[in-house]
Amino acid sequence: MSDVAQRAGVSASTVSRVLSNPGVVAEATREAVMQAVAETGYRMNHAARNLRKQRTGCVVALVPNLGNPFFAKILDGMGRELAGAGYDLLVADTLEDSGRHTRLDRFLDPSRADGIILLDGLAPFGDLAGRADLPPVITACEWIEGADMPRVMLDNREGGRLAVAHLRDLGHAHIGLIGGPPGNVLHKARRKGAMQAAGQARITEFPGDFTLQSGQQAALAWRALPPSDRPTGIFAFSDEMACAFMSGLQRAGHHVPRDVSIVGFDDIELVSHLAPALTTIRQPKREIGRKAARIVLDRISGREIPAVTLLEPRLMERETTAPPP
Amino acid sequence: MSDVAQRAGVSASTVSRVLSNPGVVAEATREAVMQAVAETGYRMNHAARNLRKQRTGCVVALVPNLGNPFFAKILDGMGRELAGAGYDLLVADTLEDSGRHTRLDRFLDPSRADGIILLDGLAPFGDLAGRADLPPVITACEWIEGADMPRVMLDNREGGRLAVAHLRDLGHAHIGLIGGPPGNVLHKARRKGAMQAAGQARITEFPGDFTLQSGQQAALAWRALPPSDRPTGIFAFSDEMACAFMSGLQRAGHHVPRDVSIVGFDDIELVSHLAPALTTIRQPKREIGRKAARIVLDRISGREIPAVTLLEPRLMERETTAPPP
DNA sequence: CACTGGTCTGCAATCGATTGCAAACATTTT
DNA sequence: AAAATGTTTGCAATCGATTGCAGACCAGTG
Repeated sequence: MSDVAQRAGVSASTVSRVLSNPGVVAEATREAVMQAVAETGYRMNHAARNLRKQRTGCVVALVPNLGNPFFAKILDGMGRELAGAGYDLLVADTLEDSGRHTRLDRFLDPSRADGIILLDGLAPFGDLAGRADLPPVITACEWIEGADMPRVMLDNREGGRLAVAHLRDLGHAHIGLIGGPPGNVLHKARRKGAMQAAGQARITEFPGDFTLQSGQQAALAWRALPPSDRPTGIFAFSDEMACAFMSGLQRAGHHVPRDVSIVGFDDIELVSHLAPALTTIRQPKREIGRKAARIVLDRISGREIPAVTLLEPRLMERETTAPPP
Repeated sequence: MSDVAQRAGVSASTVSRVLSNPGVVAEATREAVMQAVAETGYRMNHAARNLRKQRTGCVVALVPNLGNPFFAKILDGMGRELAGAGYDLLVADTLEDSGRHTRLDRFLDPSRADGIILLDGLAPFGDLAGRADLPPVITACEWIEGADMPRVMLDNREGGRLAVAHLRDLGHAHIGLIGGPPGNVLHKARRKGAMQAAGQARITEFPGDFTLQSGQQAALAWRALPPSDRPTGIFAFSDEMACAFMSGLQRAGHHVPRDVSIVGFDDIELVSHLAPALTTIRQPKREIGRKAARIVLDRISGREIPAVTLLEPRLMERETTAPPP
């Protein structure tokens, strides 16, 4: 910077002002500086600016599983929104290969990130509500019950309701649920909506954990039931489970949706290109990412933000649902 | 830090040394400092350290499409490797919503990142080979032809060869290729391998761009051919295209693999849970990410690194391939 | 001409760590 | 006992930008 200053015949202070607050500098000076900047190819040093300004220009997203396509889309939305505001997106996995949580306090540090977006409802973050020495933390998609943190997520209850209401409307009187891990907040919310919409219908629950494997398990469990006890309409709490469940049945000779109807959750891109295309509850993933980013940015700049931001789910009616046999 | 120093009755220099180079400090002093650190809950300021050390502790990954599950898995591997070495992973999309490239020079800046992993073969980075004022750049998965940058990727030619050899072994004499964008390096490499393995076989090429949509298009194109001109074995250059192609045929009443055999590329997790499960060429995605990270880290610390690192593809023989009808 | 008020610019301190150098002290050798 | 060597520690400069304060300059006014 002092090179530029020398070349423009001014002090470093003035260069700094031209670059960050051009209004206060006289026209002529400003131009001289700009030219010197161009000539020297000067680029500001971020570490220095950040040190002085006590900020980092980074927002970190803590994801339980970076490899999950669902989160990938959300990160996409976040990245775009943050980039637009001049922030960088740092990502980190909250889980080790072993499945244990990593040391996350590494990121709970105002000198590492200006804000934190937590996408893992099981992260051990319950106790950091009031801590003023931390950068602002919000949760997105998932959230931590009882923790006083702003949240951005889909209206999962409504999503569950939509899915089961759809099956009920088609006439299904026995509905199967392939859920998430029992303690998971998404599981609980979706289940609540599902139960509400179920009304008089009979319900059979299959355990699950959102993964392909558990969908496959559920297919085995379904087939193990006596035919008269098999639910005719299945609501899987994730598209992956829905896919694996469907292929499990198909492979055994069952036909979807003639024999069984299936509704998924998430609407990951691929499922609309299966045969049959999966009926599912759509989460606006990019939008969730964008909104979460918007909200941390607001908090970072001290604006008031809502405690809860709910996005609307949407039923994508495709080819895996039909009236029961 | 000076608080800690005062509390421990030493100078800030000593505290610094205890924290970053404990060996040179006397046992007793070190313990006093450690205790003071614990008592005050002191945490180092990264901006300050980075400024002084002229580094950032970040590596940035530039991805053409963050939402793509394929890249998500790769980032996963990278993140783990980098975290192990104390580096943070910054991610950014190289493409705007519009599909145009973003201003990437924002990241070509030693004060922003210590290293850059480029996953977009079309990024306008051809001219930065020798520039010493930039952090080290390597390419992973894709690469830029003619640019002198270290690369890490699958042996794509061999992948193409494996796929077509498999179809040939099954007896297919007419093979269809669903390719990537014509200029794409992955397309060219895979096509070369495919051609090599094809030998005497007849080849029909369908245009594609790795997306689900183009797989669907290819299905239409295939069906538009007179039955005798339809290839019986299809090699799609991505799993997504393979999926969409397959469902396009299934929806039209064709049976896979009885009527047509299909081989994909990538082995994204979901395709092994379809009915029928997709035969495909596996890319070790996490491994690619890990290796790429390892290599930038090596370059950052000045070690010699190989110009090209090739990983081995593997044929995952599943249920979508069979002898021709 | 002196004075007021406003605009523009520079000085110097600051952000918080790291590190070369030298001083202080301890230990071993002659 | 003096000298040589080795170990620990502190001083002060440094990384590169930002910003409060005050001085310089200018125009307008009485």
